[in-house]
Order: sequence, then structure tokens, then C-alpha cells
Amino acid sequence: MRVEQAEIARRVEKLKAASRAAGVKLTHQRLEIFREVASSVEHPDADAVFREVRGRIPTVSIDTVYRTLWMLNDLGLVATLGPRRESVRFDANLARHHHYICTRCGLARDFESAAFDALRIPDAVKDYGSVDSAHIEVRGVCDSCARKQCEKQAETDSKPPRGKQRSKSWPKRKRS
Amino acid sequence: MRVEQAEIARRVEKLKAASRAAGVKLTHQRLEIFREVASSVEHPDADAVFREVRGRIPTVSIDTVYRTLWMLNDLGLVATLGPRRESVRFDANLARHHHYICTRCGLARDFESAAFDALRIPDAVKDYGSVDSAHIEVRGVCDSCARKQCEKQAETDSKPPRGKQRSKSWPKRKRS
DNA sequence: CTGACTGCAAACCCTTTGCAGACCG
DNA sequence: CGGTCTGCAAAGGGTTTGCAGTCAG
Repeated sequence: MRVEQAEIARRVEKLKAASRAAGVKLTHQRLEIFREVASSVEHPDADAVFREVRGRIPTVSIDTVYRTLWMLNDLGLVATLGPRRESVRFDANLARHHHYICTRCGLARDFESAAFDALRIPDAVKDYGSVDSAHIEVRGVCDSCARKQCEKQAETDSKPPRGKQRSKSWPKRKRS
Repeated sequence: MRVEQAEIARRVEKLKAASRAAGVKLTHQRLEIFREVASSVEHPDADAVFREVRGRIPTVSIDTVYRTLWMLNDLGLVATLGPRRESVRFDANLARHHHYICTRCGLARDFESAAFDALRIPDAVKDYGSVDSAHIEVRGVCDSCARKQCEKQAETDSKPPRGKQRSKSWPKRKRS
């Protein structure tokens, strides 16, 4: 699943304008990195972007991906997903939206909720500090993982799933 | 700010019951690690728990903290905060609640919203997979950081804050 | 007593940074 | 052409793991 061409083009235009305005150079690498985030609905992390972009520019380095992603973030062209810090995922959808996240594989998807958007943030929150954004985070197990779970259940069979097996159950991203 | 004694005691009882039920040993270290998460409202990460617990058990190692935290998570005695994976923060408040997070220092606080809890999750979400939980994540800059920002503004003075200064602006956690 | 648990140290991996050459504007 | 940007390599720093001794039950 990808974002529509028209929307991607619109986002790229915005990038061009912003680069000019900020006085940063719009290099081939930067354009492709942005294009990747802008056309994906997967909320890729740096490594995922890297793998994709490498298909088009075989010489890009992961460093450039990191640097560019943060630059885009500073320019306000992408947002980060997650509480912030380490292993962040990026998001070029700047419209108001919310996230569904699979706790097993990390899949992230957007959804909208007019009902929530109409809600007022409780006053108690303002005592903590300023409010820049508010969104819903729904967690669950995505269909794909649920299916795998069933298969695994079949082979593991009667063993009670008790503690201690975390590291193995979360697939780690690997640099290919 | 800490959780009340009575609530902590209740949580510890639950830990004891769960350990017995799961057949895992309730060691001194595990008890103190859990007690730390259970009495904090800071949503500490592994390192923060480590620093605190070390005050009471000078010989604990960070490894044990990690192992125990994930074990508690597997036992359902603590939840994780954030989309999951790496540099996760833990939370022993299992009641329905929401999070305020400072994008500058990472401070995390709970709040409640009956209005949100009454909302129904959009049907579109169910297409992605099962729904285990849903909560609001409000992001902003906490009062403490806002104050520091002002001071810094004073010395940096007239320089326009454009792009490229991210690494420096996010204080990194350090092991003491 | 004995298997589960701990601490140690080293391995892992993701992310960042210094630097010299490449390239955009 | 000059300053920015890139790729490389190495450092940095958080998290995980193998192992042998220790301790809860």
C-alpha cells in the first residue's frame, strides 16, 4: 500500500520550497529519502528507508539517511512517531491522524477519528506543560501476526506459554 | 511524587501471587526492582530503575534489571510505554489512563479522560487487527524544560534557530 | 539440595560523529 | 569556485547473552 501519486508530488513540492527557504541543498539522496518516507504508509524507521532507497541509489549510506531524516524533521516536513528518542519511526503525513500499532511486529497504520479530534484535552494536562499535539495510540496484534501466531501454536502445541521468551518472539530488524 | 503506600502494597501482593502462579522465584532483586516501578509515577526506563535500586542493593547489575523488567512484562505486572522496542519505559499503573510526554526531556505523566474512555474506536481500525488497548498520547514541552528554554534563549540571543541542531538539543541519558 | 537466578564481561547493533573528497548552486 | 553534503570508518552507548557461581524454595 502506497500513497497516491498526486499527494506524493504535492509533498515533494513542499520539500523543494522548504529547502530553498531554509537554504539547504536538495541533493539526489535527500530527494529520494524524502520520496520514500512520503510515499510509504508504513512509518518506516531509518533502516527501512535505507533499504528502499538503496535500490535506487546503491551508494547511499545509512548515515546520510539518518542525517536527512532528522533534517526533514527539523524542517517540519516529517514527524516522528513514538514517544521520541532511539529507533524512531518517521511519518510524512502531517494531517491530524492517529496510530494503530502491532505490538508483535511493530506495524504502524494511520486512522482518523473526528470524534476524538472534537474532544478537549483535560485541564489537568496543562499543569504539566504546553500541549503541542494529541493523538490516539491503539495497540493490538495485526492480522498477519495473528495468523502466524496460530500456526506457531499448532507446532508448539501443549507447552504453556510462561514467561521468559521475549527476546525470541520479537523479530529484530537486521541490516541485510 | 510517589504512589501511595497502600497501592504499592497491593501491587506487591499481586507480584507475589503471580510469581507463585508462574513458578518463578521471587528474589530480593526482583522484589526491589518491581517495588521501584510500582512506586514511581515517572515511567522509568531500565537505567532509571537501575540507579534507584542500586541505592538499596548496591550489587545489582543492569542486566538483572533488564531481565526482570521484561519478565514482569511477560507476567502482565507492568506495561510498556511507547510503541514498543528499544529504550522502552515501564509502567506499573495498569488502570486505564493516558500519557503526557515532554518531547524535550522525555518526562512522562499520567492523566485520565472519561470522555475519551467513552469513545468507540473507529471500525476502520479493526481491519488492521485486534485491539488490545487504546490511549491518548499528548506531547508538549514540560514546564521545567520551558523554563530552561527561556534561559538558553537569553544567552543564545539573536541566532535564528534553523535546522541541524538536533543532537545537541536532546540531552542523552547517561549511566552515572 | 538443585534448578533457577545473578553478576560479570563481552558481544551486538543501532546511531552518531570526524574527516577528506565530491558536488550543488 | 566555495561551502555544503556525502561516504567511510570508527566511536559511542544502550541492550542482550553465555557462563560459572549463588541462592530461593
